[in-house]
Amino acid sequence: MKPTIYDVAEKAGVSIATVSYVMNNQKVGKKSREKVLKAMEELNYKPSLLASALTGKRTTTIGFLLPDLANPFVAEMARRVEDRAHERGFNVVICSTDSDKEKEALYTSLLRQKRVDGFIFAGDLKNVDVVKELVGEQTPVVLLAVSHPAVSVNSVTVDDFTGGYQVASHLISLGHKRIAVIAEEAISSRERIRGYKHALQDQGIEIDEDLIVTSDSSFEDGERLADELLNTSHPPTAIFACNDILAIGSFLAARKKNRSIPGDLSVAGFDNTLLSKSSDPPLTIVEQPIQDMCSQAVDLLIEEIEGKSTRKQRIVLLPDLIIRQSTGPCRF
Amino acid sequence: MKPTIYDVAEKAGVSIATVSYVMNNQKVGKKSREKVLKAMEELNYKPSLLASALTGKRTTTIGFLLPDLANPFVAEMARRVEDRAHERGFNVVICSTDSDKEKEALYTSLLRQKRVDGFIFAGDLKNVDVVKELVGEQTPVVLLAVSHPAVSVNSVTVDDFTGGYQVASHLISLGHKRIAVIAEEAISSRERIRGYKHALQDQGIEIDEDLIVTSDSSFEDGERLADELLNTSHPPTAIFACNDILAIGSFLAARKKNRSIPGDLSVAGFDNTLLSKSSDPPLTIVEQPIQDMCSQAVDLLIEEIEGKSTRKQRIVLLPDLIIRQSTGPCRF
DNA sequence: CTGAAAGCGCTAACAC
DNA sequence: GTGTTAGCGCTTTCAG
Repeated sequence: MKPTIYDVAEKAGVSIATVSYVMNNQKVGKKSREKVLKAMEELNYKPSLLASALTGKRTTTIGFLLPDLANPFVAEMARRVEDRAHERGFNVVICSTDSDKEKEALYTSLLRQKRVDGFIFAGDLKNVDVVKELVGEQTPVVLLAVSHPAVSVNSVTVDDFTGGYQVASHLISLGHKRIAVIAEEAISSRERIRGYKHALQDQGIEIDEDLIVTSDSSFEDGERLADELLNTSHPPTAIFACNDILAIGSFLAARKKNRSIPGDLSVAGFDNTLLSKSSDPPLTIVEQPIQDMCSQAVDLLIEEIEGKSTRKQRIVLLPDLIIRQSTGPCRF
Repeated sequence: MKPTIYDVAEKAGVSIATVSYVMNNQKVGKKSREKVLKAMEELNYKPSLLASALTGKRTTTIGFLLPDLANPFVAEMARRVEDRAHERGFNVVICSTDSDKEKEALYTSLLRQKRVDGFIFAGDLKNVDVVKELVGEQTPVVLLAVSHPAVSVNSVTVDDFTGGYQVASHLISLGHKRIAVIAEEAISSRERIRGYKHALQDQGIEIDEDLIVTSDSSFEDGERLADELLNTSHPPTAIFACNDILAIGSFLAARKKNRSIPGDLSVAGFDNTLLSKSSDPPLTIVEQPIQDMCSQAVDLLIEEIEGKSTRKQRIVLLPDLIIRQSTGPCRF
């Protein structure tokens, strides 16, 4: 069997309390401390974090619920969250919810039974009640890259409205008037669309609701929707895709139709993942400061876990429009 | 405070043992069972998995160590592993090691203290001793998309040798003789290179070691190495990239030099991630059956955790060469 | 069938 | 300073 605190105590000729004290850096006589350290060393003793957590200490584990780890943008967030969490001594258990209410509830419940110290919900949130319940029971929660007016929790987001506004303005400045939007079924997209509409209005361009479509955020669906848009009698000259995957989907549709980008069609995306850097031409996008967002989210959560946090806050970072080669002057 | 088993017992007018029995589906009188169930319901009781694990039950958590979650191929594996694990009632804690010996050791140690039920190591393994130690202490382990002759553990891999052989043969059949390889610093790449060499030899083509280079597996490095290869006096007419990222890096290099693909340069990759489907032209690649590999890995691990497994096994799946448009006849 | 009681490994008063 | 001891919440003999 693995050595326990009793084994160490016995070997060191002290009581288990003393062993516990040295582990937790409490006042202990120099002699005793050394004996204990030596015994731990010799036995290759590793304290059980389970037992320790049972007595009221933290589990130093946080639950991270996200829509889909296979999505590159989400995966990158996960990596950043993980990094920051590790830096601060926490582990992360990741659960992909597929933006499904039941899964959100199920995984949250399970992780609570495992006594995770807190939760981060990223990218989307279908089941607000889950978060409300968590908050009601004083469980630390932070929302990342998504926020919700109905709950009072810490959140870190990018200003989606501004992002949408920036993209639309950029496209308008290039002379585009018929600008389509391929959105995802998520809260963030709604804000981006709002920004987009606002920009059009500011420039006195009429909004055509037929140009705004919603997808399930896959290459295939992006391609299909872009194709449909291009097949209409009065097709758009530019597409604003609400994430990189949908943008690339649009690329595929354009390619099949032999439309050149940005010659025949301008395409802009959102996120700035690997996909946007590797595409041909490179994608004009709104960049989300992933690293920054994730670090802040983790820090916020840990402050709350450690009870140091004062008041709830909503951190909104400003996105950057990065103009690359997928957008160009309107030729029509 | 959260309700405990005592609260339920009291409310139901039975002993905690009885409550425990109904939770574990043991024989309990119908009357008692109903009372207990009712009390649990009313209190919204959720048993602490911590306490339960402390008494010897599983934590139903597995540790998943991988090189880098931000890599699309790795992220997809993570998603598949997570899915399968959830299906089987397990949670997954993910740790990116950056293929670093220290991190591998550190995270493993930490997770053991948290009493995870088993480990999956994916994609790479720098610190074999870590695995050896785990095995020595009867901790269930499986290697995924990587294997190591020095340890006797369950593993699920794709036949890298065959994959390399397939790519090289395909390229040779198109008339290519100078075929470069951009490898990663990982065990799997070595096998792929072996397969590549074997194919060349079988066709009587001389091996030029200068055409085989190693990268750190980023776009930038792939681009840089491809660029260097193309700048030599006797450049390759085809590149075999050991993963999709490096293949796309090669695309970028070719694009900068205005070399068309596959006209001036054929490029083939490995993995079959989103990147290979979205590139222009779509990438010829060796497909790893990710889903299958991951399910089997999780199943193997859980069998071992549940003590049902018989003997250690090494599962080797055969890869498929998928010919798309990035490879074509040699014109030189 | 069900209850009493002894742990699981560690923490934290409370005494000495 | 250091030891004793009572839990943390649950499982599991062992009686009855």
